[in-house]
Amino acid sequence: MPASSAPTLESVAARAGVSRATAGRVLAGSARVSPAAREAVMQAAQELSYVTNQAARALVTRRSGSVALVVVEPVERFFSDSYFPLVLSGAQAVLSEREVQLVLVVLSTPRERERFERYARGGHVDGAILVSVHGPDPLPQHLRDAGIPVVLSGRPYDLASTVPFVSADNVAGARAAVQHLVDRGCRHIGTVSGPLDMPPGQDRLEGFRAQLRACRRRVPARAVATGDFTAAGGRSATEALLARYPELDGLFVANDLMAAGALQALAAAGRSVPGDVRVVGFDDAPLAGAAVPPLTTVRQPVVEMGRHLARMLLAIIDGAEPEASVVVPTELVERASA
Amino acid sequence: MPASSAPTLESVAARAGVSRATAGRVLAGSARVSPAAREAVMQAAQELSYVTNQAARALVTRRSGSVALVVVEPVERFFSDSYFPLVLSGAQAVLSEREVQLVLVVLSTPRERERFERYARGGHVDGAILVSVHGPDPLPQHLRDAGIPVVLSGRPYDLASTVPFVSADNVAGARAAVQHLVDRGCRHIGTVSGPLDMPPGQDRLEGFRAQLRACRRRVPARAVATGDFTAAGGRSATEALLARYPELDGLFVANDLMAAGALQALAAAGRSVPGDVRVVGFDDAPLAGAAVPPLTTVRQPVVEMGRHLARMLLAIIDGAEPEASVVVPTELVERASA
DNA sequence: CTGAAAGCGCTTACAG
DNA sequence: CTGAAAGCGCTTACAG
Repeated sequence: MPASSAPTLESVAARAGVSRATAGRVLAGSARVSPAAREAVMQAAQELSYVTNQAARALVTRRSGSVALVVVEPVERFFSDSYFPLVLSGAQAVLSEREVQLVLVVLSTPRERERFERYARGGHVDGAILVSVHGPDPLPQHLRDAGIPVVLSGRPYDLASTVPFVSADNVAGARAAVQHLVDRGCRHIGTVSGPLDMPPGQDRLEGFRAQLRACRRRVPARAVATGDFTAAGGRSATEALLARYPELDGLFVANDLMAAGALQALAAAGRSVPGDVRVVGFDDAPLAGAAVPPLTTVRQPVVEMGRHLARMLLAIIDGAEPEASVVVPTELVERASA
Repeated sequence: MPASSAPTLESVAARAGVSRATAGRVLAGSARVSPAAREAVMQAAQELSYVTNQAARALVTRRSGSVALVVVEPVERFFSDSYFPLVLSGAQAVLSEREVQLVLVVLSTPRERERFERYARGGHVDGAILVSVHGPDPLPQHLRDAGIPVVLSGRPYDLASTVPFVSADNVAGARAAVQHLVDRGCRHIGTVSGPLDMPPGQDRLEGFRAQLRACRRRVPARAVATGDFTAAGGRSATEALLARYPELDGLFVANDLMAAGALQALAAAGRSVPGDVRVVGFDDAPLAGAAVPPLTTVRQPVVEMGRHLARMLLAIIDGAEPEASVVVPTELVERASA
């Protein structure tokens, strides 16, 4: 809402003694302008503190100059999981270089989803980065059908999806975590998995199984407890695991938040970490370093993933449709817990 | 970026057999329209999946329909502090009810600040909620001078500022924390304060001192260590405190992130919590419940504060200029650490 | 290199 | 209650 007295291109042109068209060309950085005209316009714009009216520009260019980062989650998850702000900061870095504004949208209710679809179709954003889409969600396809460029954070649940995505190598990360426990001499390795309707939950569990198999270890059914990526869920899953698999001496927890809960459960059960049970988390969230003991975990380069997502989206917006998905490597971060 | 074939008000009007003006009135919910016309327009809009072009609307109404939540922080702080997402979710709740879109903006560099000022002056947002402004920052005043409605999260550093704000009662919260330690029998109470260039840091320290004074306790200089609101800072401040004030048996830490660091330092020093040292944090951040032991802390109703901020901003945008600032009460949450 | 002019899609007095 | 028309501020062929 510029003050009603906000300078227009017209007033800049008048002050510079040129036409509106010429003033517009200068401000758009067009080459076909004489140095004298350029000079005059720049100075006039400066003197008037001119900024271009975005609505007017958008009306003719059909570009809003902003893209949405859409988080499909209850707000509680949004703020308890460090993943989101990290993706955001990576995307933000790339977008702000291109003078594209990032709009964060949290979609918790069906009503909010509808509103967002309208918002996007109304031309408010030029594209969307979708984060944390659960199960077989139609949102990505809806947006695409409306002609809105979309990229996904994390591989899509629907394997037939053609929406480009950026994902960490969750399988390899889980394998590295398990191998670390094996290398440390753990004989009875269990896991607290993530929700099995989410690709990261699925993939990390698959990596867990695959690596134990590669080590010629059996995976008893009772060695696997399902969690929900929250601290409370990690705690209760770990309690269940300890009850039915008391010989447990190595634990892979599918994210750090659940691992924090696991540490509580182990402390409550009188098991020392890493003395009695070694624990490896996943994410390298901020709380990993702050935990007691500090968590050994699998780092996924979330900020970098955010950068990738932004670059992919900008490319698609610029018309380079067939952008390839990318899977980025993870890295084991050793701390005290394993 | 609607597909170029996106339906316009014109096409809806044609299909409904009325003028563009009438179609516009129906869609704007105006009362002065015949039921028959209303019916026809609604149906046409439905059939064409019409959504209004925001740029066109904004150009004439001079309203963008969105407001910014501006976080003035390095991105690291943004994602390590749970305060921001909580404010955001509260604000989001209010705004989405009013069909106003929230745009999150993180300002880490001078360049980004400039860009944002241009963005706001360009009419992209109708107002701004400013969070975590440090020291004597001119940004709020700049925006105001440009005619952009602004509200502040947290009381302004500059006491002469007239920008309306919403703040927790940090002084009272700190006093309650100290009183709790006193009630639990602590004799030697220290504190890890926040940065003293930030109002919450200042106010919580003031509350600490005030309450001990009210209890007729002396506050030796060595009982106060200054932190920076990070876990690492909390840890090293606590180490320093233990070194110079070994009789410490009660500790008030000015936020939960630092309290997590304090727990690490105490564990490393072989001090049990709450056996040897009782610890009270501030914020009731998600990690408070996940800590070992779970943290007793002072809850500030951040989500509610976010709601307040959004309501105040909307009121100002709607022309109700002289909106009063509000200070909301805090609440002690007892867990295991004290 | 430059200007006159059309047009983006909406809202809103102004008549009737 | 309804329509014709002006106008929001910009961009962009089209001439020159």
